[in-house]
Amino acid sequence: MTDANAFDLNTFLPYRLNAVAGRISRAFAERYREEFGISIPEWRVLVHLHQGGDVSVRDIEARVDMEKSKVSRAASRLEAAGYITKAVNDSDRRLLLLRLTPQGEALVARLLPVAIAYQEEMKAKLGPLVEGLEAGIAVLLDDGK
Amino acid sequence: MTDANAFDLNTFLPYRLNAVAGRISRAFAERYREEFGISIPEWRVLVHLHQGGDVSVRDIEARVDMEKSKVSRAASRLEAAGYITKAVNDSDRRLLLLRLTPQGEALVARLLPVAIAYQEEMKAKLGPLVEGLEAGIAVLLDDGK
DNA sequence: AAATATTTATTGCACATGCAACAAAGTCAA
DNA sequence: TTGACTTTGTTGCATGTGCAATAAATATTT
Repeated sequence: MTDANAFDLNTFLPYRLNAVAGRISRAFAERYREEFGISIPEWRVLVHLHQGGDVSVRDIEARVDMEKSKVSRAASRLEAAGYITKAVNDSDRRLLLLRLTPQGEALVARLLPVAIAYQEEMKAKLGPLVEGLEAGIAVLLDDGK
Repeated sequence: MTDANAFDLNTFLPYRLNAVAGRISRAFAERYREEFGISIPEWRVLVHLHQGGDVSVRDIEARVDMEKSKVSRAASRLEAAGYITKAVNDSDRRLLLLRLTPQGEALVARLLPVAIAYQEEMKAKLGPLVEGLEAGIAVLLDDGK
């Protein structure tokens, strides 16, 4: 009956998951802000454009775990900064056609190595535990379904 | 040389970690908002008060991974709602003495089973993978140090 | 003791966010 | 074709957030 009294936030899985993710994200965001002046939403859009070619806001919303308004605003900032262009998709004029400019491509080329290095740091810290962590994440993200 | 081109956000560990944590947190927050009308910062303060007895803002900041302004505002909302009281600590009048009211205690008594059930759902979904996930999280949180 | 430095909690400010409302474009049905 | 419905992207609004500045209390130094 003291079960409830014994509850400890520091062993509570949702809390711990949130705490790690927050720290990793903050560190990552800080590095990106300092070195490149961009935010995480902006970085996600850039990377998605880089891998996917021409893409609409809707595509990014679906694949990158962001609300459409967040995507829209990130895209506007990137356009203002000269990293992407927005054009109308002529086959469906509701859709935007987001595209990297040469400066955008150049930026991504500089961003990616930093991201990969950051991931490597994480993996190095984890050592053989990476696999377990990734397996757990995969289940929670329902990757299979 | 196509390494950089092959970069895929969906296999990027920091991104995946952030995505899971976000989904878990959103679901958790929604449940708490609907059932009890409180936010995650508020829930953290409540739980910490429940486990720790009388506590200051600073204590919570240190142990619960929240900025002091966030703690302060959560505490003010909880006070307005009648779940906690703020008093001055007489041995050091800079410190607040946060304490659960009877209503606060009653609320926590209702909150905790829901939290524990939620965690159990997660663990059930994970099955034997829980251990790997928890081990990975522990390393990234530097629990040892 | 007096002056200076530090600690604690709150608040003002700028900014990001989610949600709902909206306009424009497209689809579908009759 | 017309009218109702859906989809897409943007924006207004209310709210939450981090950071810096602040006031009050305490600690430290001389």
